[in-house]
Amino acid sequence: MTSPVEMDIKKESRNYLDHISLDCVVFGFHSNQLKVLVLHMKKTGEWVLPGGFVYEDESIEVAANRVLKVRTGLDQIFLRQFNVFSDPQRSNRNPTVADLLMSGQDHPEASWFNQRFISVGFYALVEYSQVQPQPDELSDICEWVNLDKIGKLMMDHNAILNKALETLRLQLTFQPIGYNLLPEKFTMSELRKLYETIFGKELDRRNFQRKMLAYDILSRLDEVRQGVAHKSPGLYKFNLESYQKALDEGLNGKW
Amino acid sequence: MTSPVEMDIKKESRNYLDHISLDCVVFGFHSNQLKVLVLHMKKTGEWVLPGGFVYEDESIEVAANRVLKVRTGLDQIFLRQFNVFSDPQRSNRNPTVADLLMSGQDHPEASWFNQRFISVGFYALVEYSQVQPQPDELSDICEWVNLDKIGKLMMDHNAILNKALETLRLQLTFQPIGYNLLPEKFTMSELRKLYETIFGKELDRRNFQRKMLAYDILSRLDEVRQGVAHKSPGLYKFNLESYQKALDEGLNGKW
DNA sequence: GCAAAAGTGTTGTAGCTACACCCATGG
DNA sequence: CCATGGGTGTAGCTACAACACTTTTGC
Repeated sequence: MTSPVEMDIKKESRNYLDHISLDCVVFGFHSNQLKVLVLHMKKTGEWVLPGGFVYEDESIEVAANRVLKVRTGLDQIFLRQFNVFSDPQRSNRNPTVADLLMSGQDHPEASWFNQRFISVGFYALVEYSQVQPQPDELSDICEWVNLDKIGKLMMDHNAILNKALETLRLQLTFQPIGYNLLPEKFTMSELRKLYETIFGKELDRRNFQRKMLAYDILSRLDEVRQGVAHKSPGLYKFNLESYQKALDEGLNGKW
Repeated sequence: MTSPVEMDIKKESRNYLDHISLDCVVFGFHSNQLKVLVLHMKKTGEWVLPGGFVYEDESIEVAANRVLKVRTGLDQIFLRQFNVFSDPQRSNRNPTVADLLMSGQDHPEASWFNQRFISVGFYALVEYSQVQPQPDELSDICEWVNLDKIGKLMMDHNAILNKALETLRLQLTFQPIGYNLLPEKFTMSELRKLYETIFGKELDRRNFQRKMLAYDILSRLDEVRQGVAHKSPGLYKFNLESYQKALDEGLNGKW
């Protein structure tokens, strides 16, 4: 399940839709590591993906953006829905959702959380350094965790994470990725390390550079990274126009 | 929205979940045409995609399979969810859903249909000749319509159809398609015509054959199609084992 | 025999892999 | 001056598009 942004549902003038939640796999990249944003629940000590519910007057995309704005401080995040998780048993475990979230079963909202939720999975790509992780009322920690250090998550959140990662890898083979994960200016090595991390394997330094440049989505700047050991690498930025075009039309596979 | 399989919701021992529906874009292939299964509503004369609702104790995939079993007579259909449609205004039009579905506003279930629905879009690939289209209580026609003959559909169903088609085309570039759309035995021309129809452009007859055979998902049979003009074409069938492998691992784009 | 479709062969090219090689920089 | 990473060049291979050519069948 999800960590609601506001707990006082009934006091809000806007109501949440029953049965529908969303969960976000927020990817960031730092020191050559792919990281995921997770929350640590106060009461049970379980780790969960950031998530939330949908107001009666908003689309699920707007809801996901709203949730992530609170959790990261960022607006207009790169967000893609990738799967709906609807196993009837997914929110039906011991301890129950309400047990985990509420301070006691006598809490008036406990039964609301005990309903069955169908969750729409989103993945988000964000620039690590721009994010200010914010826990909510139910959690004491909101932080980046290395992908390979993620342990057992609440409910089916491990399955959600795995499916997001699978989708991200698939996207990477026919769409550009990087604009949302890297700072504005970056070296070719940094971009390559990102690709290597997502794919989980090494790529040839020289061929990667040529292939990437051939896509024609990068602009080489008249700057180099200073203060680094060895030869100063050139800096690049994405050419937003052709980057967007590549997103829309795909990179290879033309038939 | 959707055409419910049963109308007497409250009389059922199983209840539908509020706010959640599903819509299916069912693709078939016949006489070199891509076709879509649509229903014609008795009361308003509008055309709609087959759809339904989710029981409290089933996953959305099971619900979609159940709906299509009633509509086509087929079970275990190739079914993929591709997008969630959640615009708050999508079920909020004139005439309203309840107007269209119920015989009058005084009908006891009218208000249930008037709630906001978030719809999970599925696309299905089926073998045309195996399908027995079945209308429901609210529709007088359930039939195949050529993709290029589809007119205005109810609500946002045209958008759902377009997104399904877009997804299908994308899938086609890196996954095999055909097993679910063609009869067991088929000629290379028939398979090529299917690809040409989905892509909406002609493909080189000779290169297509080589490329397809190189994928190693076809078995050439010791049979030819008889009674056809000109040279008898050889028949093929899919090699299910490698076909499934290609589905899982993808065909090209390796990095 | 001839038109039309099936089936196989060939050639040029683009893109990729796998390297070798040189360059720039910090220690 | 040397270790390390940055940048460019190139040979060989593979995949594929764009064809020519041959084979088979119905009329």
